[in-house]
Amino acid sequence: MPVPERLGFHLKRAEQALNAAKNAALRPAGLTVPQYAALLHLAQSPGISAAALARACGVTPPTMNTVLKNLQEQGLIERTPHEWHKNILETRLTAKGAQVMATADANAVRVERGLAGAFSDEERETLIALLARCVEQLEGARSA
Amino acid sequence: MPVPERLGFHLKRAEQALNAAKNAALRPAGLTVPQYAALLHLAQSPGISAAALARACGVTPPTMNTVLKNLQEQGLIERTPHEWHKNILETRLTAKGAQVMATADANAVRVERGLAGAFSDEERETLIALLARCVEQLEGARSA
DNA sequence: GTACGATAGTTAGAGTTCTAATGCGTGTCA
DNA sequence: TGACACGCATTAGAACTCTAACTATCGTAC
Repeated sequence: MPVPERLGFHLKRAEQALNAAKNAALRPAGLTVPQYAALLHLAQSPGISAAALARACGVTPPTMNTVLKNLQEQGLIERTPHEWHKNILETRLTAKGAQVMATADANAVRVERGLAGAFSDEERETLIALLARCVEQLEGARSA
Repeated sequence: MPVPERLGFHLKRAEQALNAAKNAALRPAGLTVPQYAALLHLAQSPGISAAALARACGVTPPTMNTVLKNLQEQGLIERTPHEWHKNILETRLTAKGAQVMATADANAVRVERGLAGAFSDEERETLIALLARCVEQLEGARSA
């Protein structure tokens, strides 16, 4: 099967280009793409557990653990024990984390807007629908 | 900007699902996705240099170096000095490598066919065109 | 009241990926 | 012929990612 006929090839290329662009946009803020993703979900759901955050970001718990460890070393987040459920660590942005997040988000949104600007509303919806179909098929085949 | 409106989110999800599916398909052969990608291009261009292989796979030379090192340790490839250009190492599949590649490719193609089967010819072309537009926009903005 | 299942968190190990920097070899150009 | 630019290969360091395995805690079911 020739490479250019493989949908996976094109999907991978697009995701790599996106990653490269986001990485460049986030570098000034000192964040990596996964770090930014974690902070983004964290800003919208303060106090979320690491496992829930991992699910939201689509990674495994050990992966999120590494990301959070790096963020904590930079002083961007803090993790405190849950009030009564002692096995849960509540994760929250620090003031510094919220500030870094704000500037990083501005740059990330700029990339997203630039990308979105390359399509009409209809094309954008089509692309999202087709990508959703990819996910559906791939995850369906996984369990079958 | 809400997460579900971000094209990047959907792109990432689709690529993750693809990667998970391919990884599961390649596990029986003992290969990772990048290793398979390298072997695939290597099978089509025997004797290619590591740098050229890196470009074909869309990764940096040090990354390809790591992948090749692992493949070499498994005895799937061999690297010999170039005939007259002494700073180039020609990379080739070993017999064992070609055999592993054959079985792995069968599984990988099965995933690709399954994914392709979720779309009509027209949809497939639309998806590829839209993804190409993503790459174009993202790489264009990068240099601007 | 105890045992079990589900969930959260973590550690260990292997692999991929990047940037930055270095050394080597070839070819070109003055 | 000598200097410089270019490309290949490699090393070092940091970060992300996975699977596998383990521990701890809570809630429930017997």
